[in-house]
Amino acid sequence: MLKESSKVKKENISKLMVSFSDPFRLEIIDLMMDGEVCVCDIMKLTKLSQSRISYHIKILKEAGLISDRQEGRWVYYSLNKESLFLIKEWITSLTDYSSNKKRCCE
Amino acid sequence: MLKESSKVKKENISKLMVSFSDPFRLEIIDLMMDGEVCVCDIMKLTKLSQSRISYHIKILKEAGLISDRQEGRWVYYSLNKESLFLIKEWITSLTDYSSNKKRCCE
DNA sequence: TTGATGCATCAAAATATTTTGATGTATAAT
DNA sequence: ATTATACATCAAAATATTTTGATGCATCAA
Repeated sequence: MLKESSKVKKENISKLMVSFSDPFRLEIIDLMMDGEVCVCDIMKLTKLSQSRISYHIKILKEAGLISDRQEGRWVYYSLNKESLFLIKEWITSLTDYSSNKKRCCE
Repeated sequence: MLKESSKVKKENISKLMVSFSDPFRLEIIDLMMDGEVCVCDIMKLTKLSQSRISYHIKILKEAGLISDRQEGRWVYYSLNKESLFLIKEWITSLTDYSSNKKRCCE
């Protein structure tokens, strides 16, 4: 039960980490620090092509890192704070380890 | 000056994120939660081949996520807490944005 | 000094991700 | 109705990452 839920969490983390692993996605994420942006904003600010941006947006969305909101012809994207907290929690759990040195291979 | 140092930081973050982006590396990282491990430990615990593990270890090391310590024939690897804090800081900076909605494309 | 162990490194093959350019769909303006 | 805008999606090509199996290099034990 507990193990099951932690497995789900791990897969979430994995997808989130992959979504962070491209420099252009990091750029896009950075743009979202100040609030919502649409694809056309990103185009102007990064000089990436439209389909290329859509591709990266899709990865971010499927990882659960960003949310979208349509308004007429525009789609506004913004960071999903819950996901960011999830990652922070996971990283915190890594730093919490007890640094007791173990003997190797026994 | 400030901009320069934040650029360096961004590249660090980028490499760290890439190092997190593989499921087998996440597994290896997880094993290091409880302290130091050597390649032979990882081999036993994950059933990955030796060279495969060495490859992933190299990525983690070059990203600055792990440190190594040789002792005789064994090399012990452990998580680098500083890097973990760096990531946490960066993610925190993302969640700190003011969610004021902007008009698009103007 | 010979042989075994623990790990790194390498080149080739396998696989995955990213980019590009074209096309599609919905909304909105004329 | 027609046209333009904002964005998504697709297949093919380009590129990057990962895996494999072989080989190399220390360290250690016999």
